[in-house]
This record gives sequence, structure tokens and C-alpha cells, in this order.
Amino acid sequence: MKNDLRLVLRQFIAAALKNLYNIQGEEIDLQDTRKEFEGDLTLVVFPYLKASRKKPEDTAREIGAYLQKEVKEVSSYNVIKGFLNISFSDSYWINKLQDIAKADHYGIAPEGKETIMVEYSSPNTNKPLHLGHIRNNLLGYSVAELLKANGKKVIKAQIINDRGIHICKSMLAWQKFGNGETPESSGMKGDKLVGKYYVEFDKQYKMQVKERMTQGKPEKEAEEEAPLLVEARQMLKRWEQGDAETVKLWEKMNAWVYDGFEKTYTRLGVDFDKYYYESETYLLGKKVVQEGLEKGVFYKKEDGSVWVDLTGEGLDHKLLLRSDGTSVYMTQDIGTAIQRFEDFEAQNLNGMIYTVGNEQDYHFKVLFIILDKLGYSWAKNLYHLSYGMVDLPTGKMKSREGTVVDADDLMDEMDETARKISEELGKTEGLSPEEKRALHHMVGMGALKYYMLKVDPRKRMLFNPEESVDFQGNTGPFIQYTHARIKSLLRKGMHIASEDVSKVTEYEALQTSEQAVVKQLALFPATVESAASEYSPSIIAAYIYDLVKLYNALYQQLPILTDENTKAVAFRLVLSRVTADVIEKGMGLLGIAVPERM
RNA sequence: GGUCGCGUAGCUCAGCUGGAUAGAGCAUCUGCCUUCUAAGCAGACGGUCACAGGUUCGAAUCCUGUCGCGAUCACCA
Repeated sequence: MKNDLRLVLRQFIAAALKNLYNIQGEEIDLQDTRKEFEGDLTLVVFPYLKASRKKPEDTAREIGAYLQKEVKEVSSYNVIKGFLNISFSDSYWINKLQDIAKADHYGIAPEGKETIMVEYSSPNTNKPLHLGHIRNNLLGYSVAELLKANGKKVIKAQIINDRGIHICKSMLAWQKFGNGETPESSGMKGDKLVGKYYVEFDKQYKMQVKERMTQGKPEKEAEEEAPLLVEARQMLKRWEQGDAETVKLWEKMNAWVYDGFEKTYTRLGVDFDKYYYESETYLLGKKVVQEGLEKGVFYKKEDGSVWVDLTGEGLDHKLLLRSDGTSVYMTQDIGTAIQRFEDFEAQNLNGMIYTVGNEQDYHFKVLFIILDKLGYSWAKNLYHLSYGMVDLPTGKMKSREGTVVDADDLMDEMDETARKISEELGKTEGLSPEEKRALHHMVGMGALKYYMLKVDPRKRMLFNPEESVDFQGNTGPFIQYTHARIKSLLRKGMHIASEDVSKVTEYEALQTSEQAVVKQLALFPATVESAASEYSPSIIAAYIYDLVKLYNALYQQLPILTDENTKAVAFRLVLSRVTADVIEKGMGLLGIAVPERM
């Protein structure tokens, strides 16, 4: 990558500034040269004009001449206004290409001892996964992969919200209206079946409320008195008391849900190393709050409730324990965070990333401050990977209005569209039905995942199902297609081994399009590092897309293989091989598979 | 109302630690399949970077204010 040379150049520029103009201690900003100009790195000389007492052009030329003389990798320079564009030699770039080609791993750091936990997905058990979960899952998974590529040990975790009144609603509705229906008897996925009864509860409940309102009761009273809700509350109480029958039903229905979720995860291509369940963790945290109370970090109100005062941090007061002594969401999160660091102490867990929507920004801000106040050293290594909501062209997703896009349905749609387009284009002739199905899934998922991940995670985004299944332009299938084409080219041509790369030094003068591809490839490790440090897969997506565009332009002028095997042919095949490699690795970081042929 | 975030081409998005003529894709239009995959390539059209000030050699980028959109501010999770 060019960062190493950037460092070296900076020293020489500092020397030049000192020798020529007696400038010292000035910050030297070397930026990438913009595409439309010739050069690799650019020095803006405006800041030095006062000291040089010369015109911008003359100042730039003097520095340029100095660098060309002193640094052997600098092959030439040019000056436009106050901008000094410095070019590196082709052999420098070809060396970099070799480094990439030889590297068997693309991690930046060597395998380290540091372990980091990435929490993502974390669904409720009363509803199937939807579009929002898809963004969450893809982000969490991809960030985990990025961290791994940077030498971190990663534990993928999720906490499943398996308790509370909402679970009881599903259970109650199933008992009352289910007639013993099971996933086996109905052929429904477990999570869908349970979700169905949650909806059924809501429907029946609303009817009861309406009935009471027509009898002249005020809305609030009608809502509180509806027998279904009363029963659900009783059920929750029985569950909390450990009533055997209730717990048994709860376990049975949860097992259905987990089975359904697992199918969705498998299909989406994500996985987890560790599962936490709220039923096991909801009592955690109380003890810590007590300790914090004794230490004076928290305070108690007259009614017995416990609070933390964050006005010093520019925030508000926050409740930690209700007056009846029960815990709230924040209390549980304090407890589970500490629990996790105890669970994985032996693995040197020292950081955690929470993949949770940005509507909880405030919650995590508060959580991290509290843990820090409690004196946990790892609190500064907690990060909220906050992402924006996924909108639809029709507006917001609202479960009430039935505008939620179900994860399984969406994946079905993606696969189906991939199939339709492939068949229209006649690309899949000669493949067996199994191969076709695998390919359609690969392409459908590639379209979905790339579309989701190319957008900056922090931003709210619009998911347009129609547009996402358009396989043209900046899309996953476009990249997959390029990979497949390169593979085909290599199959027809020759096998390019890693050792062959060393021979490409013989090919000295790069043509413009070749140079562009080589440079782009050389930047890959730096891109991975940057994407990991910013927890942003979108950086990788943008990188791959750029590379693929550059490669496609080069592809147009690739010599035909039946020609004489010139150095150019060999070089371009090497370039193709390395490009295909990097596409595969890069897409792998996004959790996207690339086909050998399509 | 307080806090946080967002506002860039008709649409979806890049660019944001200040730099050169603000970039892609989709859509619209023009070329390119007797050569290893045209899901492609080359090009055209398209902009008051929400608005107004400020900081400076230089602002889409930093600061302040205004407008618009969203989230959040529960003894819910």
C-alpha cells in the first residue's frame, strides 16, 4: 500500500522544506491525487508560500525536483497551480502487486490475543425476523469478519428476548385458539407459527376492547379490563413463579421459534458462537446496582427507587431499580455486560460491539458511562454499532399496518428474481437443477447483502425491493459476474500460480488501465484496516466496486489468448488472477459468496 | 420543549480529519456482440451540495443561526 511510502515521503518533504525555506515543525498533509490528474500523492503547497516567498508553482517545482532527486521511488512530478503531484515508478507498484499476490492471508495484524465480542440480531421470540433484522445481521456478521481479518479473535453473540408479557400473549392465544397446532402438523416454520398467534392475540384483544367500549366504557378502562390481557398477566406471573405447566409450554413454543430462526440464519449465512437468553440474565445487575449504591455512584430516592445522576455528563437522571426493587432494561444490560466479561475472561475479552438500531443511541451512551463510573476498565472498549432504520418506498415499516417485510419472504423473492433473470439471459444452460438453485441463491443473496451493506451503516436507508433486484450497476451480481468472467478467462487460458507473479517484474511499463488496476489492488490491505477500524463494511463495498469497474475497463483490451504469449498476456492474466482473489476475499468480508461461473 | 442524527443530480447513494472542474449507479439518449460471458464497455444529458451568516489563501466538508425530516427524552423492552 502506499502508506509506507507516504511516511517516507513526509520525511523527505520535511527535509526539503527545511533546506529550501527553513520551515520546521509544519504539519505535512500528503493526500491521494485525484483521479483526473496524473500522479499518486499530492502535496498542497499553499501553506508554505509565506516562508518560501515564491509563487505557488515555483515552490511546488522546487520541492518536486528535490524529491525526484532524493527518493528513488519517485519517478516524476507535475505541478498544477499550488498542487504538487508526485508519481511513483511502475516497478514500485509492481512490487506492491507481488506482495498482495503472495499474501495468503489479508489480515493486517498477525493473529492477536485480543478478543472482541460482537453482538447482533438479538430478536424477540414472538415475531419472525424482518427486514430490519437483515440489516442488523449482515452488519454484525460483516464487522465480525472485518475484525477477524485484522487479527482479532471474535465471539459472535446474541441475546434473545425470550421472556415478558409479549411471549405470554403468544402462548395464551395458542392455548385458546391453536387446537394443538404444531410446526409439524401445519407445515409452518416455528417462528411463523408463534408469530401467527401473537397476531391472533392482538386481534382478539382488540375485539374485546371494542366490545367494552361500545358498552360505554372509556378506552383506557376497556383496555385494562379485557379478559385476554388479564389472563396474559396472570400467565406472566405464573411463569415468574416457575409454574411447571407454564414453563413447559414456554419451552415448547420457544423451541419452535429457535428452530425457525436457525433456518433463517442459515439461509442468510450468519452464525453465532454464543447465545444469551434474557430469561437467564434478567435478574443480573441488581447486585451491581447495590454495590454502586454503596460506593456512592448511584443514589436512592425516598420511595426506594435507585437512580444515577448523569447531569455532570450533560445527560439526565436515569432509573436503575424500580421502587418495588425490580430491575429495568438498563439494569439488565449492566449485568449482562459484566457477566460476559466474566464468562470470557480466560479468552482475554476486552471489548464489545453492540449492533443495535440508532433509536437506542441514548441508551447505550448512558450504559457505557455507567459502566465506566463503576470502574470497569473495559468500559472504554464498548462500542455501539448504531445503524439507521430501513425504510420502504411505501413508507415506514409498521407491524400494525402489516407493512413489515418478512426476512424469509424477502429471501424467497430475491432467489426467485435471480432465477428469472438468469433464465432470461440464458446464462445457466447446462447446469444441473441443484447447481442452478445454488447459483440463484448465491446471486439473490449477493444482491440483497451488497445493497444493504454498501450504504453507510449509520444512515437511514431506503430499501426498494424492485430496485434491489435490478442486477445492473453498483450491485452484488455485477461484482459476482465479473469474478465469474475472470475465472472463465483463467480456465480457458492458463493456470496462474502465485510463483508466476514474481515473473511480472519483467513487464516494466504499465499502460494506464493496467496501472489503475494495480494501484487499486495494492490498496486492499489498507482498505480492510480502515473498514475494520470504522466498523463500516460500506468502505469495502466501495473499494470492490471501484476495482471491478477498473478491471472491466482493462478487460476490454485484454489480448486474446490464442495470440502469441507475450509478456503482456502473462501480466494481464496475473492481474486477472489477483483481481479475482481480492474480489473473493473482499466479498467474503461482506459475507457474500462469489460463483466460479454464472 | 431538551438532546442526538440527517438534508448532495428526477431516484438511490459516495465524497465530510478543509484543497484542484462535487462523483457513481438507476432512469433518459447515442455508439459497441464473426474474438475467452453484452448481468458488460465507451459516451451524452443532468447540481443554488436545504437556507443565511462566520472562520481563511481556499468550505459540500469546520462554527453559529434558520427551515425541513427522523429518533429519543417512561418505575416499557
